[in-house]
Amino acid sequence: MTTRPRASTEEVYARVRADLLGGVYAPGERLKSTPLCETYGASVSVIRETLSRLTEQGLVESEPRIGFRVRQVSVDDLRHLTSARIDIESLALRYAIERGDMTWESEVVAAHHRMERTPMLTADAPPRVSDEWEAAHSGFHGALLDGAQNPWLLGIATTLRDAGEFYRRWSQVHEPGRDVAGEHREILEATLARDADRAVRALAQHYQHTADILERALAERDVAQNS
Amino acid sequence: MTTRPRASTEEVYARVRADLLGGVYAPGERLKSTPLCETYGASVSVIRETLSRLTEQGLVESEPRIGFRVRQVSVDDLRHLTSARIDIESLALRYAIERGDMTWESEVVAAHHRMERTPMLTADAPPRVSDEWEAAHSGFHGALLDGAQNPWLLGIATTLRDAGEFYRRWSQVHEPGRDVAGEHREILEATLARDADRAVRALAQHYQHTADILERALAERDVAQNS
DNA sequence: TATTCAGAGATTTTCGAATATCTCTTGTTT
DNA sequence: AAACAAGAGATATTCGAAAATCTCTGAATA
Repeated sequence: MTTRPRASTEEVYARVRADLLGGVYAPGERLKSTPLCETYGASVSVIRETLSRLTEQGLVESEPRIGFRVRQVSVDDLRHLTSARIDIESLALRYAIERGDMTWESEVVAAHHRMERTPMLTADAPPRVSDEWEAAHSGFHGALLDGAQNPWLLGIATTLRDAGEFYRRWSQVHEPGRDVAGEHREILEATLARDADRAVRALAQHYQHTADILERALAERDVAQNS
Repeated sequence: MTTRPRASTEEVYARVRADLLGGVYAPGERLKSTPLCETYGASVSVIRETLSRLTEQGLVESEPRIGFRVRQVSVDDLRHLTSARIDIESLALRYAIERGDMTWESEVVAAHHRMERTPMLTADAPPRVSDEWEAAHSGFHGALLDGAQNPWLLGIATTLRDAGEFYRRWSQVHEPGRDVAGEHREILEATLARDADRAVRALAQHYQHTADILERALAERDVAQNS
């Protein structure tokens, strides 16, 4: 959100994407070019190109001649997304476990360690999930799949992860009783043991659990909005 | 490749994409803005936005400050693509068979019929695979998956199909002995019988068969180029 | 001879103004 | 009162020129 003069498309793209994933813009919110130009210190063509690319990724929606808006969220969409994500990440994880070398293993362990050592919640009241932890979390799941070595599969997984992160960030929910660290540890152990079935089961449960919580939050919000 | 004045981004995008899939541009070929502006009768910003979007889809590659070029092809990439495609389309086909309704069934049958009734080869010498058949073929495979009803999955499948079509179009190979129609019929029958395992097996074999042929053509071309 | 450097030309990238389109308000007609 | 039409303002879209950057050539230097 910092305002700087002169910015290349690549940079603006990265910043808008980060802001989108960081929950700066609400789902469905219109993304008008003029304000965005000022915010990111770029001209209309740069903003337009950025939004085009993000549309292709599904983070932004475009109605030609009307404008761009942040992707809408809905329970249905979340279900579809979760299903696709579990299916595809499971595939990738299986390949990774089958083919991943030692470098990959080390990266996974390192990413896990980084996540464990990053405090999940901020000191704010009410506490929010910290940006650092979100990044480390994303990094861990990315590292898990990297062993699959199929750029197509990894690209797809990244797109889906981004969309998922958007849901997660937007509904800053936190389930007190949940043992997230334990879930991650289980995935890590099964992966290192090269036990694909167990790892995939743990991964699927992890995502499904998150999705269930998000779905509940989403339903509540819908009820609140309609009243 | 038709030259018309005044074109909206959406239209230019569709035309460039079609030309890319239609084999008008060679893999690795540079896509310079000035010639493209003239070809499509649009200004540089429109072209740029189009290429950006296609880059996001993997049909075009971009090196910032250097330019855009048509996606490179390689045996390795083809293998990755084929693997991802088989895995993901299999998933989608299973969902479609599980959940598809009668409308879906009818669409599948209709698309198959359309493909069967379209002549595969042109009257040229040497005969080429006709554009109409390619479109019908793509339509059939698309119809198969549509029953899955998961927009995320379908979007991904489309992206991968586009990339595959690019390979297919570019290396206009035709295996005389191959019974493509039979392969399609097998997929269709298994699908209508709601026999997921059999349908998925047939689909995977179909794609693998195509990929093997393409790979051979690609390897030959590489040898020819390096001499 | 190999390497470096300068500069011309080609190309990409960015910009902001000009144009086209949409949206909402207000007034008119039925 | 309802439906429609006109117009003002907001906004998206397109354009082509200006600026930044890259690439290639050929001469100067070690």
